Amino acid sequence: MNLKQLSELLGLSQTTVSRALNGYPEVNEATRERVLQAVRETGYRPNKAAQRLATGKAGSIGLVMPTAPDHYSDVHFGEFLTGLGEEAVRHDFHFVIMPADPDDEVGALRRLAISGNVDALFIAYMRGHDPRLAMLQSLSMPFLVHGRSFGSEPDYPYLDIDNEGAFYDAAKLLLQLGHTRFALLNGPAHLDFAIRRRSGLVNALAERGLEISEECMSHTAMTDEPGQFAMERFLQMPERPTAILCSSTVLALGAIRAVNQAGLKLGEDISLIAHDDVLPHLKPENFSVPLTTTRSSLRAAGARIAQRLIATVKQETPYPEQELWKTELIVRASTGPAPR
Amino acid sequence: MNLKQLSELLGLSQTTVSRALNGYPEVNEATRERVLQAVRETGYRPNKAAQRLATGKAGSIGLVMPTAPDHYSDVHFGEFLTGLGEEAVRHDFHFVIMPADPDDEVGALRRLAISGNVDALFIAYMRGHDPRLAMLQSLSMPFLVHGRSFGSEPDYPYLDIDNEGAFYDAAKLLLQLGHTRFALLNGPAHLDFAIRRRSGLVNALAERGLEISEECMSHTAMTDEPGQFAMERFLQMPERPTAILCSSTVLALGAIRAVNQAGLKLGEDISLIAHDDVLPHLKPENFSVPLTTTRSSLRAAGARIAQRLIATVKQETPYPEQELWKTELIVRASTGPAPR
DNA sequence: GTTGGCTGTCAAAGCGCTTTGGAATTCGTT
DNA sequence: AACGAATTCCAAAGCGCTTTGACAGCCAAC
Repeated sequence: MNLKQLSELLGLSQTTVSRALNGYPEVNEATRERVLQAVRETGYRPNKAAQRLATGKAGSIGLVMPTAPDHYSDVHFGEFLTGLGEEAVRHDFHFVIMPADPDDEVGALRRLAISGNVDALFIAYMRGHDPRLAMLQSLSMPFLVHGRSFGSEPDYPYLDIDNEGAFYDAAKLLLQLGHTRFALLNGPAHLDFAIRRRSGLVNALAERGLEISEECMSHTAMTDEPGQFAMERFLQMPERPTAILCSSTVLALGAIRAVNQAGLKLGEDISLIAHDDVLPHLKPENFSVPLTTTRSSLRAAGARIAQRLIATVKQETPYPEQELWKTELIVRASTGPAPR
Repeated sequence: MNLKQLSELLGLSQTTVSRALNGYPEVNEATRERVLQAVRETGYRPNKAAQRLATGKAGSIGLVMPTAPDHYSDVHFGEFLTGLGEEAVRHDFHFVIMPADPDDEVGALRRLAISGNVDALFIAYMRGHDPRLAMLQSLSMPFLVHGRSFGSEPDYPYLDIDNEGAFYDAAKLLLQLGHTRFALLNGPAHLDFAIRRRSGLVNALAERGLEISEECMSHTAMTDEPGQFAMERFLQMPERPTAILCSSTVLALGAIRAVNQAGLKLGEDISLIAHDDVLPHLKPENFSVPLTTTRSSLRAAGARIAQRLIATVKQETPYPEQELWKTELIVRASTGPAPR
């Protein structure tokens, strides 16, 4: 069943049917309803290839998926993708994903762009001075960045959360509770969000004239085990930290295991605040001691990015080019006054 | 630059240029060379949408990516995708990936198929009696399965490795070395490969009149930490096993940590054979005690699947519909005679 | 009663490629 | 010299959609 057949069936021209389907105003509501009804009955679906040829839009957004072990392959990325995906499906868009070795991300990105299979690009896991930005800007294809690139002028469209603010606020809370010995369980050191979170913590401490030493900051993959190991190390220090900031609830999972194994009490001996990406299988309120968190839904970010990117492709009213989401600080039981 | 312009530039018809480009025989070699030269100079690239409309082929293969935490989000899947991707790029194909909640895989698969964006589908992580098979067979779209579905008639195109044979052989080797107490570190129990590997081990033992108890078999996500935990449990058993079969080098990583921490010597107190998916960052020969492994490259499997799928779409000489790859048993230092 | 502006519809022209069905040229055979 | 077969090329017809430009029909306004 194609447009021609459908229009013959209805005794209308292809033009009218097409317009009825695409929401153009110059078609009688009664006619439109008749068309829609026929579509329902016949199960007509417009041919994507023809649409694509006629409009010049592929109806898809592209992304390069680095296949490094500690990189994309974590829960966080999956969660984010789900958000992107749900929103894309809603608009009848799809993804084209190009898996690539991490050392050839730029090349993969370029190939994806010139392949003609995508209308727009999306990139994530920004690093400081990320080389992909220059490349993207030279490409004359819409793109959107999740995160930012520390050190570059932010003259590109992005969606980011206020990582620095989040960790600054979290540190402030712990300072108010009287803590002075801090530790940080962070993500990979080269990633932008890790840099900013660290800096948020460092700044908050500096305001009180405090410092944090390198040994008290770990930069690891965002899974539970490295969290546990790092925490074990912290706990063995002569002056062990009492206040822990943690870049993910997944890291926290490991960290808390270490705390328990050391026979310490979370919220009493050790206070911990984790950043909560709102992973469905890991809710901070379900921890044996509910976790104080800074919260921002990763899935929502994915959905929003899809939304903006799709709107850009469709040339609809442009969304703000740059968005910075505040995080929520939610106090639960894992934080308490500093032990004396 | 489009075909029309290019052909005018060359003083040829569009037909001839198109044929020269697509390798048709009825064009003079000299002419073809002239065309190719012009393509190089002008940087002409055929418009994908037009090609797609004219041929009816989208030039893409689709796959559903479940975004469950312990499922696809592991290194193995990334490695496999890289293989798929490399091969696809070589043929100028691309992927369309639909992220989906694991409870809606079948629906997502159907939506992907009717979206008209893909020519063929690929599915992995087969389970016993996998519901996706029936769905795919009703779809009249080419598909290929990585693995098999235990319990269903294998009347569908697949590529699988001989999981049962691999673990049978591995167990045999350990039996010959005099081991009698076995343990298995396996992947998730519902996945086909895990079922078969287990059965390979069980069969080899049965031939010697040996049995393995449930406590000696762990089924976990394929990451290092569950490997370590399971191994720790094994080592605390009163009659602790001396021969370990392990479904992945990643699991082995954790297991060996447990062995070391218990002060035991790999290859002496404990013999271990792991299945090696040839992950580039985790080579069995680089373990402090080089690992005896059953080997089969996951990346190669990905590439082969892409190759077959693409050939099917292009209607080239059909590859064999079903392939079962043997694994290589490679003996290194992690296996030794049973301690007495 | 003519003009002008809306409404709702249509025919036809692309979009850029592949492919069919010749046609022109060359070559080997009789 | 003549003829059929290769060889090499071409014009034109799709593929199924969107979009342009035009045109009836209708009503209100002058």
